[in-house]
Amino acid sequence: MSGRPDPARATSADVARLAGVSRATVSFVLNDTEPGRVSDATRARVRAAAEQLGYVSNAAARALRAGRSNLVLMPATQAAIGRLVSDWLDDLQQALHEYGYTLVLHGGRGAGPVEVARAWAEMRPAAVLAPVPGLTPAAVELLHTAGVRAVIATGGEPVPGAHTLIFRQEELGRLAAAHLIERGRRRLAVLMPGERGLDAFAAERLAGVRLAAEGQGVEVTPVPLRYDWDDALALARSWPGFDGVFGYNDDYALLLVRALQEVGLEVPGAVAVAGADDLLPGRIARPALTSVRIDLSGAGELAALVHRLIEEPAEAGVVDTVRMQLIVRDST
Amino acid sequence: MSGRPDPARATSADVARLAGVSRATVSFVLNDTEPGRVSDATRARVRAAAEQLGYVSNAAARALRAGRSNLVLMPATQAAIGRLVSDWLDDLQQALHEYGYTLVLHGGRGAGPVEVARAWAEMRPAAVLAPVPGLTPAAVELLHTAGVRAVIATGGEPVPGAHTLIFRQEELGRLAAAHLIERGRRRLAVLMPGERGLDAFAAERLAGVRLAAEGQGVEVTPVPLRYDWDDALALARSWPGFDGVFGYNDDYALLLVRALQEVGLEVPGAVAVAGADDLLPGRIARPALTSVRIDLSGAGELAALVHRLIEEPAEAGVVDTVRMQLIVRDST
DNA sequence: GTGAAAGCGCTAACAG
DNA sequence: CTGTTAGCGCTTTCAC
Repeated sequence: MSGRPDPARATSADVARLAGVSRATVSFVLNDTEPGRVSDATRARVRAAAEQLGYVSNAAARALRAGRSNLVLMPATQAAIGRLVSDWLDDLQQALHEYGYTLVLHGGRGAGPVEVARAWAEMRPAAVLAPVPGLTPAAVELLHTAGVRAVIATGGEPVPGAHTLIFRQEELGRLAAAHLIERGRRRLAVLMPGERGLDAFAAERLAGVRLAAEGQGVEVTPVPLRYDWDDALALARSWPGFDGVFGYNDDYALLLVRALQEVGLEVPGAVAVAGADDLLPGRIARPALTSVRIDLSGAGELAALVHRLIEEPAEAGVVDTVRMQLIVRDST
Repeated sequence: MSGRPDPARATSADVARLAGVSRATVSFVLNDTEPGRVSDATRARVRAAAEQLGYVSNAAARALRAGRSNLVLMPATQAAIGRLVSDWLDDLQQALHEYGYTLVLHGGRGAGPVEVARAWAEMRPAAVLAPVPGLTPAAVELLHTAGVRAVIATGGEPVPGAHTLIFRQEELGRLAAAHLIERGRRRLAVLMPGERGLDAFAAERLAGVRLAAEGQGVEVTPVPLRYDWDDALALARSWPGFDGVFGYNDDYALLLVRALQEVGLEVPGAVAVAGADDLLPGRIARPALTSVRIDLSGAGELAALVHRLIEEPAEAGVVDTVRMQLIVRDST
């Protein structure tokens, strides 16, 4: 029982017919291209006709004609990372909008990086912005071949063929671990979240901890932890005597802190715990959580970079904007 | 406009040429339509040619041809709401993918609902899924006129012209407030977050609290609170003697609890506080936070509904899947 | 100041 | 079993 008949979706040809002009004129008027070309009277007629018909332009047709869409794609998993990131995304979206682009979070969950990249490439986005683990050289190659102008990776190491926004996940681990070691901790645990999409970041942060520990006579152990109270409690109950913890981020760190407290292990007395992201819950926790602050400002600059790369594709380059800073509080 | 020659993006015509077949055959092979129509040998040749050229189909062309895209659009602001929602989105994305749809979080920040709806309509999505405040009747009308098959609203009241997924924000407030009142609280505060995108929800939740308070001799006061420690502290310092609080959600509730504790106001002794969402931080807080649990299960069912509505548009209907449940803990 | 017309890449009748 | 072909709606050159 198809409820409503497909209403005749108005096309620019319909608008042209109603306004008594050609489709070309409609295009000129509605896009404000070639300013003084169409007379004011005609413009008004066209506008009125479009209004009357409820005309909405067809992005697919425009994209087909232009050879690319005005979409800027990011993986949606990014959004799930936390408040820090989602607030920043909002700024980025705003900034891109001012250049005429539409930020789209694409939930491309596929078998592997290349499958995901293919799904993205099909949309012929103007730009793709993604963390390194997803942008393998093959994926970058595929995107370029499909005509994506700007491929921007965020990660620790420059990605061949792509512009890279350096964001050293390792640095998070390194800063926190160096601090823990300086505080005299010698048996470090690194929480490894089991949650989707986080494993790649966790591995890099762990590498940073290892870097800081190197040659210091410090033992580093990755410890899996799901974001789940029972899991945390089980871990705390069979605590293997680590005296320092880097908690992946504030969420996981706080979870562990509470579990340790629950089983009578003092923080920071028995165990010092540091997180990352410097979010509000950590700041107001007791003890207040030592954390690594990530300065994700510069959404405007990033939007400008994206625009520049789209306009004139350049050789792969490297931009370094993300600043990090250790914030020492009571948990270490 | 383009400064450099675009790399030769392979089209289906290129694949056809290389494989020595027609474009139609390429289409049949790569889409697996009409099985048994093309010989195995030809299929293999086509596949090899596509592979060799790095062929990626063009979604815009397909959408233009099909009259609609395979996109399911949601406002991206939804993603920023919290872990509860973003986890659920991940499930939804997965479920939709199995039907061949692509979930896209669209950061359409525009002047008003109609402008945003227009931006969505341009993409000719198969379906749009959005909370009621954004889907005014005019916006729904616009989407339908543009040919969007399934328009699904989530909110407390059925939206004319759209399928509505009933999600009574008020119920959150009502459940929490009824509980507070039962506990003997008579001067209730309702936290009203100032953050972007949350005000509409906050207003509905407040309405729910008012509903519960009606005729009970209970005073209800909306209290603005930004998600910010200083703001919370200032509020706590000049606490106007409320004895019960509904905190919008767990995040804001926890923030206030900490601020109240900081200024020596006992929770729940002096002030009882309830939140919503039943997230982990509230469960492990001290005192553990009373909350309203929202059961957002059914991503699979929703995906099925979306698919059904796209396949055969039906009269606007109402679906009621979201269950809510008060979880009483120590903070009240 | 305005219109005609050529495609962009794809799918699906229809012909062979 | 495979090919030919007609558009989907839009922009933009070129001609009037």
